[in-house]
Amino acid sequence: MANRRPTLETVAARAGVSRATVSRMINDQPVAPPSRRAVERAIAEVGYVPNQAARSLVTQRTGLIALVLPESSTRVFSDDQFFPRLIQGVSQELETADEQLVLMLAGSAASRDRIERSAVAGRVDGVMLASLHGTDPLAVALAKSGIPVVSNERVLGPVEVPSVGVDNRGGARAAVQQLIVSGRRRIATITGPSDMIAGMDRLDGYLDAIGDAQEPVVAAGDFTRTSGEVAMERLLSEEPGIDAVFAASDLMAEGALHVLRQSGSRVPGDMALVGFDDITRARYTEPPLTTVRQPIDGLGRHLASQLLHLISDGAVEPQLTLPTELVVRDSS
Amino acid sequence: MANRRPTLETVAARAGVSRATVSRMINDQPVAPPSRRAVERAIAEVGYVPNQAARSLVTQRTGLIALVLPESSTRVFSDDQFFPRLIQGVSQELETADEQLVLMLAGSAASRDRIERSAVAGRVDGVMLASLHGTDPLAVALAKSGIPVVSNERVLGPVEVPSVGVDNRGGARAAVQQLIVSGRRRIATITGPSDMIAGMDRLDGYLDAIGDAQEPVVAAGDFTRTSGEVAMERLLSEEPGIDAVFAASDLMAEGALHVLRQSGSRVPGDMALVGFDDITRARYTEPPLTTVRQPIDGLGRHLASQLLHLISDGAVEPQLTLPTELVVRDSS
DNA sequence: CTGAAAGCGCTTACAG
DNA sequence: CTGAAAGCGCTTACAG
Repeated sequence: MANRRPTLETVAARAGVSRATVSRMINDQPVAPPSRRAVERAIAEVGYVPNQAARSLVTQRTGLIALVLPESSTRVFSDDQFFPRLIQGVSQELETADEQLVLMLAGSAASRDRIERSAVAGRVDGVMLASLHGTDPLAVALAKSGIPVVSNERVLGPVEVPSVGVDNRGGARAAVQQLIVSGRRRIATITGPSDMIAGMDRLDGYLDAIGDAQEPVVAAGDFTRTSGEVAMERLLSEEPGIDAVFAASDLMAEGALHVLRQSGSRVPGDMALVGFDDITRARYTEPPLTTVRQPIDGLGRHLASQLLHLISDGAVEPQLTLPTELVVRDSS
Repeated sequence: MANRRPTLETVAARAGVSRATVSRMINDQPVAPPSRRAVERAIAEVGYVPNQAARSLVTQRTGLIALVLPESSTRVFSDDQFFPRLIQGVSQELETADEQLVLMLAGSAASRDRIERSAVAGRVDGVMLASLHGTDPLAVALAKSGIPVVSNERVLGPVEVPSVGVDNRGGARAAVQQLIVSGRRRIATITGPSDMIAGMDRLDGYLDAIGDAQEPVVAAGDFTRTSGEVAMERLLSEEPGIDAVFAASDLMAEGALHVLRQSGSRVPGDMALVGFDDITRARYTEPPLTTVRQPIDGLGRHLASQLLHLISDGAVEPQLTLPTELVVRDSS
């Protein structure tokens, strides 16, 4: 067929109108019905699709949104499905806005550099940051560059970045309270990474709930299954008095459960166990795991919608917190 | 600072050279040392980053590669980590080529339409297809449009699409042969979806291995854990004579294991069990699962590199098959 | 509602 | 090695 893709010019000539008229049609601006019909027909006949680069050049919009993930993050490629679910939510929202998703993994220093350049080069209309650790220099640099940025957690550092998070603290508090109400006397926690908001807030929720009732018993983890195993082993040997554990992720709870089974502890008889996330497998463990459900796809959707608002209006909630929900199963 | 981003013009003026010279520098073409120094300095001083849209408009290259995933695919958002690992591999390869990844989920008819238009509109330089089912019209349409396309599985339909796959058949064959060698007499299989290459090939591998030694015993599954449970229940009630099961995915093997435990069957004593994938959890099941490892990140890397070749050279292997490897643990 | 024209920010023969 | 100039394919005031 045609050797090169048809342009606006092709369509205009064929329809007997100017390029401006065709352009207006494509952009849903008013066009007289007769011209409209002629143009529609010409478009269909030649199979015209507007060239995005040319459009972007004049509109300064690319129709592209970046999702930046620190590849090193334990969560990104872990078993908890955080990453795919987040993407699912984000995609759903971007779909309605006809924006497309560019995935950028910020693993190495080189890739972080590349991401920063891309963003500054106007390659994308905005950036979503997810699961950052500590005070991330990339987050700071992007925020300072003036490109619209949102984050799934409060950004630590000398910048103001709108964030959409889940109620980590409230969820953790509810989990531990349920343990207290059901009669547990000495409750330990296995924490997430101390440099992540999710890790910090879930620990704070634990501390909120136990209050002065007991001394806090804290074992450090990093959200992974292995870290849950190690922490549980430590708790068993160093804190023989505990009768309940709140693990800040389901993966860690799974690891803890494994260790408990090995050691002959009965769950929930000898030891109650609560996780956080409500991953698919939580209902399949033995016994099924009590946990705190967080709306990851909702997080993705809100993250995207906040960013889209920021891009078009410029106005947006500085901080949005989505509710979490305690799901009681058999492990507590 | 500056109100608008600096352009080539800005840099050229500041360095006292023409725009062409600056452009050549950016594109690594020869430039006399004195000019070079002046330009480098000007770039640094104004913080110049080339505008990608303008570049794309003239070069007809976007630096963007699409990864298209049918959202409905059981594998995309399943627990087997296929999706994140594939992306990891793809990203790694694209990184070296300085291309960026656009993720397109082909869930609805609308999104498929959008994907096709995007590709045709030259929004991306090429497309990777993953985990398609049956004869996918989108795959066919993309291939026909002339845009470079590769797929992670052989594409069924009236088009020629270069593919990069794993040796599903050989892996399945090896798994079943090991069962035979270890003395199992009546081996069943739980299959993947019959409209996916991975499902079809693993079944063929099973059939290869049992040959005429026994009647095939086949229970249909769709790679998910639940389908593995259902299939195992059916096998237990309808095929009491079996002493081994080859499940075409680890998730299905996990489901089967669960059912076996419930029913009091001992693994591997009463029933040997082999999976496929070697997901992280395979080594944590009770007993640890014998399985066939497939190199998912390698798949991603090769998929990307094949596409990059196709885009630049136009030449590429029509079909690449990566080896799989039997990992013997305790379940068989 | 419509068209002529300028301009978005680059790259690339072409001539020197 | 370098510059002047054309051109990539759109959108958008501007004037009518």
